[in-house]
Amino acid sequence: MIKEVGKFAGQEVTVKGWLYNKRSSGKIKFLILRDGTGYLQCIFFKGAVSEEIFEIADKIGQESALEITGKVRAEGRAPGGFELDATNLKVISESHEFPITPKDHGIEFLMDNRHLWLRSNRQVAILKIRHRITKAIRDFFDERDFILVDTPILTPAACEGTSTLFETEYFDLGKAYLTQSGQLYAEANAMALGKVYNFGPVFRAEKSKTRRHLTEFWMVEPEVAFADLNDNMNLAEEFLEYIVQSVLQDREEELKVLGRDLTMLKNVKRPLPRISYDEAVEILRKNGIDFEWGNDLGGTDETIISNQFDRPVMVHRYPSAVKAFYMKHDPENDKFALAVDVLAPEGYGEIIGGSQREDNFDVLLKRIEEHNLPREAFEWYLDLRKYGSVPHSGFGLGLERTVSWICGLEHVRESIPFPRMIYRNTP
RNA sequence: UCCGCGAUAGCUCAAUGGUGGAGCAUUCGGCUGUUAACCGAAGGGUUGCAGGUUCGAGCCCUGCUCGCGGAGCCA
Repeated sequence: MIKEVGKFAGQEVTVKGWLYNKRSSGKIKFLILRDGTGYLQCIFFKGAVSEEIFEIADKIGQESALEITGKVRAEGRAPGGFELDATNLKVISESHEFPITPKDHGIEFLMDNRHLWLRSNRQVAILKIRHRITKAIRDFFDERDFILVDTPILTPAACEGTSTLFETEYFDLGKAYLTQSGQLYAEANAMALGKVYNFGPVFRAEKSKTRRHLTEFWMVEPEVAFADLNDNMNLAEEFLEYIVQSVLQDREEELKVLGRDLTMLKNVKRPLPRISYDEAVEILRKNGIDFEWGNDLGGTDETIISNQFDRPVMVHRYPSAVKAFYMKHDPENDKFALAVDVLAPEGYGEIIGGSQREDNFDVLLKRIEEHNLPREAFEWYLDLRKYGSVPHSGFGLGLERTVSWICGLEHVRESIPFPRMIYRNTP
């Protein structure tokens, strides 16, 4: 692997990879090889290699698959600090006229060639950070005795009854829908296991066309029995700190490739500021926004609020009218739901949405009726309130928005290898 | 769904209503330390599609298609 090449200084090694870029100056050629772990400049001097190999090194195109043998040498001028004095070159397979050149390209072209664009150093850096975030998510919950539960992707009815879902035929049973959240099923699992999380793809058929939306994205949803809203917020802030600090520790080089300013990320330490919806409305009005009490916060509202803080901010106790049916109302004021959203700094918006769930059978049944949801579809969910109901809470974190925020991306489409968007489902 | 902007060489972009160009990529030549290398040369075009105005349309008008940015909805 190229990232380990420094351990072999002075020795002859053979490296396999793809030709990232090539420069030449008469009798000397510089071939930059990449293998996914790093980049290695390989030097071909005329005379040091055979005429035949020198000729091949001259002809091969960008992204040709190569096997290069040579001696590792520390070299300050080379990116990475080491380079290879090549003695041999084997072409595994040739590549000609690779579409993505080192020069500028437009977004349409890059998205059409997403399968090839992934090879660029920027995309490689993003994918590595995405992986580190995924690993941090799993480590965090695993270390705290949460059990990973996998919830169904095909569901018989809308989970929350709010968003538009993708629909499909399900044999003789009628319509089925792609899940928008595993939460309801996670609640059932939490009643079995205490502390659980699910982590998988979810689907939204809304015709959202913004830099923050995908139709298919990944969400992690912890659910905890015997936990109230406050416990939920404690968990959320510890979770975010863990994720961000893990990435800072292990992926600083990749963040540098992306040109990410790290100051805001370094601030992500407990405690995170907590404000109520009422306080959020006050902030908006102080900033000259004519905000009507009772509305949900829009994208620009979220940016204004998050700009008041140097780290993510938790907004809790939203008007129950704008939130989902399963959220417990505040016993001190029925107008509010015991909900919490976490807004990322720098305008990245809502990355976490959570709540304490309604645990009373009669109240939940009333909510289902008020929202005109079919009771039959929720009988099993109501059962959870019938057989040993307990206060419980959880939240969902959108992976792509988190990746975008940590990486400082302009658009979520770069945060996942093959984004699915309203006007694009290829490649 | 609504508002705004755009579509010219493989890619990124120029071109006053009057003979469509440049850089990169490709091919050929030059250069023994390049950093998106550089220098010289060559090939490369139904200007998104359909119609209209005009002596003449890449440019003006209408419709369509596709894309981009934003709003709403949401994570």
